[in-house]
Amino acid sequence: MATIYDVAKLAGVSPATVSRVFNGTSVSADKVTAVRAAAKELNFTPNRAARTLRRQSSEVIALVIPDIENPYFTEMARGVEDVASEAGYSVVLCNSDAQVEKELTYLRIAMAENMSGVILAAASDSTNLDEILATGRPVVAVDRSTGHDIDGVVMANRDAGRQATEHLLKSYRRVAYIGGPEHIETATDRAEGWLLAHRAAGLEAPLDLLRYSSFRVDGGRSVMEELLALPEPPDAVVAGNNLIGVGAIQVLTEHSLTPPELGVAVIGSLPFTTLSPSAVTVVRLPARHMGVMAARMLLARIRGDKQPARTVVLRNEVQAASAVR
Amino acid sequence: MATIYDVAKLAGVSPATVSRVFNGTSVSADKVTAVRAAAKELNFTPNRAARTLRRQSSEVIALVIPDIENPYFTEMARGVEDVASEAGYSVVLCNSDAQVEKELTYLRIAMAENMSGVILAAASDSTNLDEILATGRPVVAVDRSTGHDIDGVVMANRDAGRQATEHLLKSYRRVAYIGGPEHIETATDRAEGWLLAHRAAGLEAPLDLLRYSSFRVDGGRSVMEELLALPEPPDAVVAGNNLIGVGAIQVLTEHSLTPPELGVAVIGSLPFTTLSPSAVTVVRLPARHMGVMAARMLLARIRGDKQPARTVVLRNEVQAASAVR
DNA sequence: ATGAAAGCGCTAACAT
DNA sequence: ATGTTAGCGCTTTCAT
Repeated sequence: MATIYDVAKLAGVSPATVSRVFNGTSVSADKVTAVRAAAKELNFTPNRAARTLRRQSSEVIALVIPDIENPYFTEMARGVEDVASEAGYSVVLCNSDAQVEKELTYLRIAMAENMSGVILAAASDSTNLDEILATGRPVVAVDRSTGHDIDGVVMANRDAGRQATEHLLKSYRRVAYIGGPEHIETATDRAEGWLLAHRAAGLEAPLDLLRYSSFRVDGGRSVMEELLALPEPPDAVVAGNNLIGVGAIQVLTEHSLTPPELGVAVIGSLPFTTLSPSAVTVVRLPARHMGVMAARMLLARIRGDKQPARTVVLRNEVQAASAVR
Repeated sequence: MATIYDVAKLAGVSPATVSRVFNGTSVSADKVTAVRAAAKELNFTPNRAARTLRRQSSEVIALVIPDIENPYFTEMARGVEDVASEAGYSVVLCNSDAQVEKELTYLRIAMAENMSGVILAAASDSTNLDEILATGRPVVAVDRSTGHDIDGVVMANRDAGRQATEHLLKSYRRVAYIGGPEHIETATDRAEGWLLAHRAAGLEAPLDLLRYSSFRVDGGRSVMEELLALPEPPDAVVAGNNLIGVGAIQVLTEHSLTPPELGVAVIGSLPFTTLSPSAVTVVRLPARHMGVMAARMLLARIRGDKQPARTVVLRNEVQAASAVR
């Protein structure tokens, strides 16, 4: 691989001039063309490791998410990527697998690689960011807030839970809730919405039907099985995220209770669904938009924005089932 | 961020010794402990940019895929990641969006960052790897082969197409094929399987039902609509990949032709399906395994393996629908 | 086994 | 506007 010295020699200028050409500082027109020609001939690309070492920062941002196989997060990643690459930044996708240790490893890598910043969908409420924040690198929280005073983009989780539940309460009487892990805010907030919807309707929430599991298909499956085995099973269910929804609907199909036979509302879009849209109520979450906002906030911080930390709350869009039992 | 010099000073040794401790070369036991203690106290992590610059290679591999929102590729990514991180390598996921230019950008970044190697699911048959191969960096092809003499992991695409079609021909008479773009080998190979299955059954393949589109949900949707609008529509369809399958089934559902009313076989697993497994024939593709194999081959090359290039062909597993019309 | 010192390729003072 | 030069933090010869 050619270096800046090779290019300089071929173009008959100093290495510094070559560097200037590639960094947009003032160089006379003729030298610019000479350098560009030489660079092209040698197939020169600036060595990023050297640049990063010198500048103490690289044009790379890390996006750390808990589940790369969840379409919700990949959609978010697309939003981040579009904004970042527009601004000349690359995005490194890191999969923490919902484990705090793996997450910490990736945060350390981000530091050690001098990445410019991090967008983090935290694995847990207790994620510790002291180390990375001490380096002065900006971190933006997405989807879930952290215990730290940093920028964040979340959505109206309580509302989402409430809207989903309200729709079901119009046509059903025993509405269950299957959420993610209890140590994750999005799970508990959405559950609160379920509670509030009952209260607002003047009903007592059936607390025996409030369940926490994992934000995954198998979580939805096992809890749905449990609920159906109850002496007094629910006649409808709110799924706390897209994958739980998939698992719950799978089990219902196996029991010949395909929605709307048993009512289903899902918080999050059903990825690649083959169901009729009229059968299930879906609270669409602005995943892509969330990624876009987070990337914008992070880039602003990288450019030196010093405002106090802000949290943006995005709204959801309900797509109600028309069919009922 | 602490440097090797800070640690050296605190531990009362030279910077070289600190480096040795972190690289596993011979250092006396007492100094090792002193260095480790100092490193821990200062929260030291070796600066990767510096290490990379010096070593001319980083412990990072790039995985370039055409669609990060396709669960097939994220499953593959998990396989790659598991093997790589086991060996101390990080994986950078790059989304080429099926565009050759974006792909080239990422390949250039991989070179400029001195990454150790690349695993590539090429955006097109015509992807040019001359530049990166000239740097001596190993590249392994996955899912799709390239025109270059490099290692590869693919699956038995022709067989997959053939198996899917054979199953449908047992119960249906006019079997269509919806494939991906014609310039991608996996699409044409699977279509060939469709042809062969007809021939093997002593039938003439209905060439008016052979269609190429994109490997995406909307591709499956639009072609399925076209097929249904035909004067003599098909009574069954082979979907060339998972997303095409989703799109086709969506359209069928909307037309009240839910499988097995119209027969469906999908090459690839249906992601997050809520359908009964008995309704659709699925040719399961070994996505994760493919990622695992590719990562192993790449790591071997990175470690200096000089064998001639090999291509591994993985077999598929058919999960036949039991229900028919 | 350990230390001294050079250098990976680049950028940013500083000098001209 | 352009060249000279120091140095980012690390690894790795070469001495000892």
